[in-house]
Amino acid sequence: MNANQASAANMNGQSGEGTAASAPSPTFSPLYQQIKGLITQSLESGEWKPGEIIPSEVELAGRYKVSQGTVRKAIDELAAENLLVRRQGKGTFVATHNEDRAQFRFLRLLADDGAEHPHISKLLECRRLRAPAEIARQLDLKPADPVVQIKRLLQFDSVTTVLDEIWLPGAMFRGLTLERLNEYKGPLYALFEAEFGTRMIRASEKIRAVAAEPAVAELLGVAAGFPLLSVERVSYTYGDRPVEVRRGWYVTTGYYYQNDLS
Amino acid sequence: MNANQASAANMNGQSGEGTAASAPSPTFSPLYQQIKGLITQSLESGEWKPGEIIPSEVELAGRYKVSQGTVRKAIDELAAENLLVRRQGKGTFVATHNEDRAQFRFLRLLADDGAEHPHISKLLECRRLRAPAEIARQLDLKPADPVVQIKRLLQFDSVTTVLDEIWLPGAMFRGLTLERLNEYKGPLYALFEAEFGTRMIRASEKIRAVAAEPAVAELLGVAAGFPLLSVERVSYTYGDRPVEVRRGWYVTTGYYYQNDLS
DNA sequence: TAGTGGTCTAGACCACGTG
DNA sequence: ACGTGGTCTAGACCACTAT
Repeated sequence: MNANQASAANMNGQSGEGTAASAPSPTFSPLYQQIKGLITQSLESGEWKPGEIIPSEVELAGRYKVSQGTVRKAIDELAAENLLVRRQGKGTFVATHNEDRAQFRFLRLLADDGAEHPHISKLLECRRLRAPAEIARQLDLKPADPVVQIKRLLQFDSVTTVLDEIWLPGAMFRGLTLERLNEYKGPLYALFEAEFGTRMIRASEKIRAVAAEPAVAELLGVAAGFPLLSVERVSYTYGDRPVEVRRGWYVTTGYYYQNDLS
Repeated sequence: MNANQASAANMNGQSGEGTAASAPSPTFSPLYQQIKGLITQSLESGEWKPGEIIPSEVELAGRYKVSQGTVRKAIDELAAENLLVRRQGKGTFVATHNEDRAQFRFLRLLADDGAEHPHISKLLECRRLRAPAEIARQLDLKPADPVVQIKRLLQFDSVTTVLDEIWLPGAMFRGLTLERLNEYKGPLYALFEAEFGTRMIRASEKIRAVAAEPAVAELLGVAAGFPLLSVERVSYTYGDRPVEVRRGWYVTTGYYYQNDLS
């Protein structure tokens, strides 16, 4: 579907032989960046859905009227950004939150021995309300716009370890109910991606150590005042649009937050 | 210096026309990976020192007897790993811990308003002792091998915010004294790099929330039991050899640890 | 003007996965 | 055997920096 969105290419004069002309464009954008943009559009529009294969490099090169090498460089960057996944001999696929390591990418909690333990989610509530000022600001909404609030606990080895408080734009997540959440097995982000077409691309976290407030302490089964890791995350989708605010409290006895500086 | 370390290249048969022969090598390593290895060797051996310019791509291509494109791909990866820095029109340079953003790369503490504030270091002590078992294990030393231990405080806006306890291999850091540390202005890693030829390439951190122990609390000017961010870092140099263990306690009131998941 | 990194192309061959 | 991504080459031209 969608016959011809091709060839917004070759806007800067350099084609191998001599297309000549075209001013040295004061705002220079490499061809492969333009191709990258076109591919991103197709991802965002849903032309290629998560888990699906995208056209081969030669096919895309034909569609965009550029060389394979140029398409290649565009895909290289998108793969580095975790939007695409290359598989030699098979093809290039749209990334998914269902992949093995995608889980750990957004929840970097490891046991003291360094092992990555599985966890289960206990949903506490899911309700719709008007966005508090701070949440509205972070989600780039107007104050009092509708939002969905989810509360849940995560248990590692049957030990309650994480309390999450999640806010989502109400308009983008219609029909999201506690039942719906309970039915679904697997990562939240996989559900968001599959059911609401919203894919988290990147996230930014602010991490602090805080004393557990009574309400939080009780849910986590620790004493009030117990030191907790406070993780405030804002997640972004295509176009760097914020679509989730998540406030987490982690009990870091027996588990730690793993971070690699590279 | 060092005339001919060239052309460990072309071990796999693919040269454009027809060099023929050479078995489909069961252990296949791309040419550009081999070049990357050779460049890394030159960095490690000190042939090109931090801050210096390395030979141009065409020059390296000539030295290694490969095409410029192959050298280019090798350098691309090294630049992505922060070992090299490319500057269009000027050349490619060996990365340094003195660059503007290099600081934030290893100390991601921001003020509540998101601003990156400067800090000053107050050195408490620097002594040599035998490695405790745990430190020896992490530094890949034998138990009771000599190590250097440094303690220091970091103040942000005149507020004591961080206590660091640093362990280094004694053999690698001879002549490192409190005086030496006090003389030096700037990041520790810059000193290590300039004075001891040890460059930190990457680091891995384990982050927890802990209650301040009395001794730590006093140094940081908080009450005992106050929630602190515990950051246990192991830093690695070339060849993924561990060369520093750093245990930090951060007061996260007014400041937070910034982390980006991408 | 000359040199460096950055982009783009076209074509060849290799390694991997599937028929 | 075929198609896909992965590597390598050679050559052209562009953008930036210095002289």
